[in-house]
Amino acid sequence: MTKALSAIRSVKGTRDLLPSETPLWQRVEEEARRVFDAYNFREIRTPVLERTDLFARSVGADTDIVTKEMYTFQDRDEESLTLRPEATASVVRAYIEHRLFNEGGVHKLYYLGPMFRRERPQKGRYRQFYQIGAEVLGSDHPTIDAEVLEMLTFLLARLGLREFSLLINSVGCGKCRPTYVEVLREALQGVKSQLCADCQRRAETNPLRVLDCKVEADQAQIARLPRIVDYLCADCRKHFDGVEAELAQRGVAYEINPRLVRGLDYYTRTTFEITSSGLGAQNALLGGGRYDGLSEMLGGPSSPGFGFAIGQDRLMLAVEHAGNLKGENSIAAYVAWLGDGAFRPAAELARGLRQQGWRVEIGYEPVKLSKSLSVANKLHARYAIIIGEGELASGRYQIKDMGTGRQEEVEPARVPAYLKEKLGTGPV
RNA sequence: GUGAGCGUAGCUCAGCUGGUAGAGCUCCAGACUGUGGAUCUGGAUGUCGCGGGUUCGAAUCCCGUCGCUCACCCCA
Repeated sequence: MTKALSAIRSVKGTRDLLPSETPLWQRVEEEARRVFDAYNFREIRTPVLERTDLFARSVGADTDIVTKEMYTFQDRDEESLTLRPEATASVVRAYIEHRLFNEGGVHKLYYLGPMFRRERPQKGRYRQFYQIGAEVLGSDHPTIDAEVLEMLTFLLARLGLREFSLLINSVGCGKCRPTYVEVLREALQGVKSQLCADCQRRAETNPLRVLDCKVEADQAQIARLPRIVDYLCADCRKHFDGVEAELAQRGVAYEINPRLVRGLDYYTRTTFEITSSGLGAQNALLGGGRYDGLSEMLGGPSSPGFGFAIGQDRLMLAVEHAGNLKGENSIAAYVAWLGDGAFRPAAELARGLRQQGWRVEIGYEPVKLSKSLSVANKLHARYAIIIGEGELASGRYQIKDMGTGRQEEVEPARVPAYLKEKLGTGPV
């Protein structure tokens, strides 16, 4: 690594997920797919690259994401393209572009993949980060909100996570939110001088953000500010009550947090977030909400939607912290052969096992048996299959259980059946 | 974009108020020429992030620079 030419390194905020960690990522992704599938969500894959305008119009031209965090460039034909900072806009774009709404009913879609935001990296935050998300398009019924939240808590439970809290709120709609913002702005004028410098600034630029302040000294004042849930219009009120009732029916534990404000412009009514401990300052594991006006903002028909995005990088931190789920890093068998005559039969055995789906490794060079077993041990092999002159002569291979150290003799043809019996139905 | 901390072996780090590098782990080999994980013995690897300055002498002090980390902002 230390040569005259400095080695090229990965781009700031991006990282390599090495084989030591990908098994756990795969486990988490499998679990998510399984749960989404059970709730009848179908996968959608959209491009990583989109027209810049898509995000300006959906996420909001004045948001931090659009004003300073996007990876945007001019394509050769001078079109402005952007590496997606999130996927909801893309999913809705695809929904409109392919006229999925004409099929009637509700569309339940999920996705997973990398997103890009040019922020300063820190714990749980990267410039290329991964999201697992889902969207329900075509209905504004509160049951949808509740069902998705139920699904999320189920998924987290499946991942062995216990310490998390579901926070929900309603941010109203285009009718009632402006009224609230005015009320809030006025209330802030009265107490502004007692708040932190950041909040004094936010009181002018983005009053809703004050609610999200984490400065301890400000909390007392913030707690006394007007709450948006008290200013909802009749329709929004009814919707929020419906969500609450459904959550209660389903036994989903939640907490109303009137200060939960999401940063993307397209949210309406229900917003939510699940936080977890052990994630550093970025304690939001996932977030989402309703976006009933997004389709129209993107030039589609009026079509309500509800969705969420899980920060997979943060989810992985939480899963590791909980320690209840682990990735598979063992192999079923290591074929240890010794003596030139043993290689051919050993390779044949390995080929047979592999083609039946067993994860198998075999040494490529003649080495001492102790070395082979040492390698088998390092690879976390469940069994070592020993093939040498004696075994070839007797027609029975030694199969050593690497956990107990016990050995049995097994005829070559019976090895697959032996592994199946010992390791269960499926290949490792 | 702002702030703070840190950059010494593959990894985790030690190296006091300057005298030109060490430990543990890992790795390799052997003890044990057909039996791993334990133990013991031996061995390998560093432009001490980079550049400059102070000094007889710098890993150590100073300046700059790059990188990483954490936090702010904001979000997943």
